[in-house]
Formats: sequence, C-alpha cells, structure tokens
Amino acid sequence: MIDRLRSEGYRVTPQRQEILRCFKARGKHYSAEEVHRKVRRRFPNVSLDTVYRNLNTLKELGILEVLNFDDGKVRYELARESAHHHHLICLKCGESQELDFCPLKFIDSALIRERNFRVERHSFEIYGYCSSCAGAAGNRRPGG
Amino acid sequence: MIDRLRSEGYRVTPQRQEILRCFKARGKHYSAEEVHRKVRRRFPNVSLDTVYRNLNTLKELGILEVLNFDDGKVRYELARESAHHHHLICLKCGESQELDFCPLKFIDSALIRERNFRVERHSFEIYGYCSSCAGAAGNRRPGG
DNA sequence: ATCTATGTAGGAATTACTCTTATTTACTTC
DNA sequence: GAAGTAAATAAGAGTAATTCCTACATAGAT
Repeated sequence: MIDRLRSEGYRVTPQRQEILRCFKARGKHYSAEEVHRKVRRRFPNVSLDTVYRNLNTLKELGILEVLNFDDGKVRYELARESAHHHHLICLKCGESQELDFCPLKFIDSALIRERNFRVERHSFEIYGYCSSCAGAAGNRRPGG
Repeated sequence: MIDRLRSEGYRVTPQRQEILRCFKARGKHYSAEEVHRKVRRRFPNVSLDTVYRNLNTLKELGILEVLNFDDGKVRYELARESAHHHHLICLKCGESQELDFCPLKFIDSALIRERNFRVERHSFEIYGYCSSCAGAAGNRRPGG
C-alpha cells in the first residue's frame, strides 16, 4: 500500500505509514478520533487534521473504505479487494463484525428498475448487542 | 396526533402543531433545517432549538421516525403504524422513495444466531439517481 | 547537501445539534 | 375571566465532528 501511495505521487511520510499501520489487521475499522489516538502514541504532535486529511486521501486512493455506523462518526476500514460485506454493530461496545450477506442480491431488481432508479451504492447495517454485551444489556436468557 | 400529545401531558403549542403539519403528507421526510424553514413561514421567530426539541419529543412519542441518509443530517418522517420500509435516495436532488423490501426477511437467521448477536434494529438504504436526475447525472442512454 | 512541491501543525471556521436562561404561554383553579 | 404554575419558547452560547487556512517543515529528486 505504501508503494501504491508512492506510485500515485503521494509522499510516504511517517505519519501516513503510521495511519496505514492502524489498519493492518483485516476487518478492523476505526473512527478518525481513534486513529488519531493510535497515531499519537508514536507521533504525539500529529494533528487531527492530518489524520482526517490522510484518511480522505487513502479513501480517494481506494485503500480505505468509509463506514457509517449511525452514531455521527465516520469509520474507516481497509478496502477489501473482493468480498463486499456489511456489518453487525454492537450498540453497547461499538464493536462490529463482518456479515457476508448483501441485500442487493435478494432484492427484486424490477422493484428498482420500474422506477428508473440508477443504483450507485447502498448501506445495510444491523444494530444490536454482541455476545459479550447481550447479557449486560438486559437479555432474558431462555429458561433463565 | 394532537390528542396524543395532550394525553401524554404535553402542551399543544402552535409551534408544535405547525411542526406536525409539515408531516401531514405520508411518506414525506424532512431534516430539522427543512422543518425549521417551513415552520418559519408561519412563525418567523421560531428557534431552531424549538424545532429540534419538538422533533425529538415527537420521536419519543413514536409519532415520528428517524431516517439516516448518510449525508450527516437526520431526517424525520411520520411513523407508519404497519408497513416497515426502506428508501431509494437520490444523490442529486435528495428526494427519496419508499421501498417495500426488507433485507431482514431474506437473511439467513443462522448467520446472526451463530454469533449470539441480538438484533435490535437495522438500516438499509439504496443511493443513486432518481428518474429525474439520472440523465443529468451523466447517464448514458442505450443507443444515445 | 540543496531545493521545492507536498505535508504538517495548530488554530479558526463550519455544520448539525444541544444547553442555558430569561421570558412567555397553555392549561388549571378559582 | 383573572391569576398561578409549570412547561415551552427564543436567543444565543456551547459542543462535537470535520474541514479550511497558512506559515513552516520535510520527503524525495537532483
């Protein structure tokens, strides 16, 4: 990905590398603020704006993808080359899991075509409580 | 709906009535700013805060529902008693149409159950260009 | 090492929304 | 119909997420 930056004419700055490093683990997604916190561990002076600017640059390059989790913060994750996916998002801890199901595969395309609507993108997220948080969130266990 | 307000102990103020009136037409949804603009036609001094406060109140009462169209603004629409639905949202003009398709009906529930995820709610919106905007948005007509 | 286009820091600006406070008003009680 | 009271409002300041501005610093070419 660093080569990618260089070949597109972007400079490979330590800050940029550090921001990219945050996303090394597949499936991880962080808000700008979280990335800022992480990068600050190595570069205490890095500005929030630098983080935002670089996240946008990486998005433009298609290296990162944007997620909207309905909480007012935009999150970023490493773009997956192939597998398009959606998310299960925990309302308590904020963690999310990937979901290999896409509603567009199931929707009757006539529903959309008959309205002459040209689809560009879509969002599908399921909100609820993950296994760790379900109990704490007032889940009634069957037989409990 | 006005009786509903009164019976819940809320006062029926002219501003509140005017805000409600904005949503008389089924399927219409407006951002707080749009509601503010509309209400201002009759009450030029109505504050934006009053609009936000009342939209929240009406949401709490279940009279309005919240829509998140990914553009940073929250929108509201009259809660439909029965028909749960999603939206086709135009990226150009911002208008949206209702879509009577819900992905939750098609998802393999084992996918979610095996992760012990307790579903609370979900979002599904399709973004693109409506029939009026598709041409203007650079649509290539077949044979054109 | 030097040069310079690009990147950075840090603060100001912007946008959507919320809080604070003094004032007004919808509803109640007489 | 007048007066009281708590809730609602107006106006503007405050907040949180994000973006803009610009003087200064530096990565990468020479």
